[in-house]
This record gives sequence, C-alpha cells and structure tokens, in this order.
Amino acid sequence: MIDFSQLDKTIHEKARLAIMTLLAARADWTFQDLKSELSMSDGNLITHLRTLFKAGYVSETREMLTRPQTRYSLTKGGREAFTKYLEVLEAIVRSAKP
Amino acid sequence: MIDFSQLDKTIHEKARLAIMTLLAARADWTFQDLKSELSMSDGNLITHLRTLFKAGYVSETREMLTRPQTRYSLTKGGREAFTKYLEVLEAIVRSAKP
DNA sequence: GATGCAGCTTTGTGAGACAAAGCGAACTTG
DNA sequence: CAAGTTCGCTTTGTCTCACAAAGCTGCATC
Repeated sequence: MIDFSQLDKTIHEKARLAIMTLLAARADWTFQDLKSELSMSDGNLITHLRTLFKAGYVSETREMLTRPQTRYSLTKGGREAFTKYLEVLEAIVRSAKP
Repeated sequence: MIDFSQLDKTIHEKARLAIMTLLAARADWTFQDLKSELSMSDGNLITHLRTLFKAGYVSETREMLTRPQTRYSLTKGGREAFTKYLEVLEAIVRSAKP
C-alpha cells in the first residue's frame, strides 16, 4: 500500500510544487522569472521561497548587476526530497493504472 | 509548460488524495475500512468524504445490515476528475525525468 | 530629486485540516 | 430488560497557512 505520510508536506502544496518543478527542470531562476511564470504576488512567492529555503530545499544567490537580482536553485537536499516525493506520485499513478 | 491551475484543489490534499487513490483501486469501501486503512479520526474522515461528495466525486450507499453500514465508491465524475489529476502528476514526473 | 524597479516585510482575512468529545439509533451481552 | 458497545455523524475549538494588498528600502536612471 502507498505510504501517504511520505508525501512531503512542504512540497505537496500547489504553489511550492510548481516552484520545485520549475527549479528541477532548469538550473537558475530569477525572482522575476518565477513570478511571471507562476503569476504570483511578490509576498506570496517570497513566502513560499522562504519556506523552501528554511526546509533546505532551495538556495538563493543575491547579486548586484545594474539592478539587484536574486536567483534561486535547488539544493542537493531539495533535489533528493523532490525525487522522493516524485516516487510517491509515481506509486499513486501506477496504482491507479492497472 | 505544466498547467498547475489544473491541479484539482479538492483532490490535491493529502488525505483526500489518499481516499481517492483507495477508491480508485477498489470498488467498495466501508467507512470502517477507510478509517482503519488511513488511521484517521471519524470527524476528519467524514469531513473529507463530505467534501468529495459535495464535489460529486464520491457516492455513498447506506445500508442496514445487522449494523448500519455506509459504503463509498467513486462516481463517474470522480473517476474522470481523478484521471485528469493523474495526468498532471504524470506531466510533473515526466518533466522532472529527462 | 523624482520616478521606477527589485526584493522583501507587514498586516489582515479567510479557508480548512484535524482532534476530541458527544450523540442517537441499533444491536449485543449479561 | 438494563447496560454496554458499535456505527456513522455533528459540533466545537484550535491552529496552521495561503494569499492579496500595501508599504518600505535600496539602487539607478532620467
């Protein structure tokens, strides 16, 4: 039977799942890119990023170009957690498809 | 790009996702079976079942055997919604696995 | 120095997950 | 028949959290 308690609560949230998926698919994302890709408000987006950061799943790189710019990437731990999460998803999909 | 807004909010909740997965895998579940399988409190379980019922995803069949008994199954709409939900999950998994 | 953009904080609201306790009806057991 | 038990369900209360809106602080360009 599928162990739903393994469904990482930090990741299993629409907005953060979207963020994790984006970060997993491409190395570097600026705050602006994420914002426009996900159509989220600043406050909401930064809150989710903070949550992922606190969980150790995401790293931030602050830079001063002509404008300030913050880029976000998955950490090793983030990728591992996401992989584990995906395994549960796969188990669900598999169980539903005979 | 993956359309996360298609991630049905009613289903995308740990407890209800678990319920839907169980109901999709086997035709009929009693309240007690679900309860012991999921280790949930009565109140919590019935609330989630109500939510799924209101969404039209789940049907209840009340019966009077020696004891009262309620059985739960997926409706046609429930199965369709679940299938659609699973397609998003698959897209996520696919996008993360090159 | 006024305007504008980037990233971030603060505040408020509302939704909802969950546990615990209790309840009524139906059955069982002493 | 009295007392207890089980099933499905309601109620109550707590606590977390998503999200929007607004404001604030550089820095930079005009």
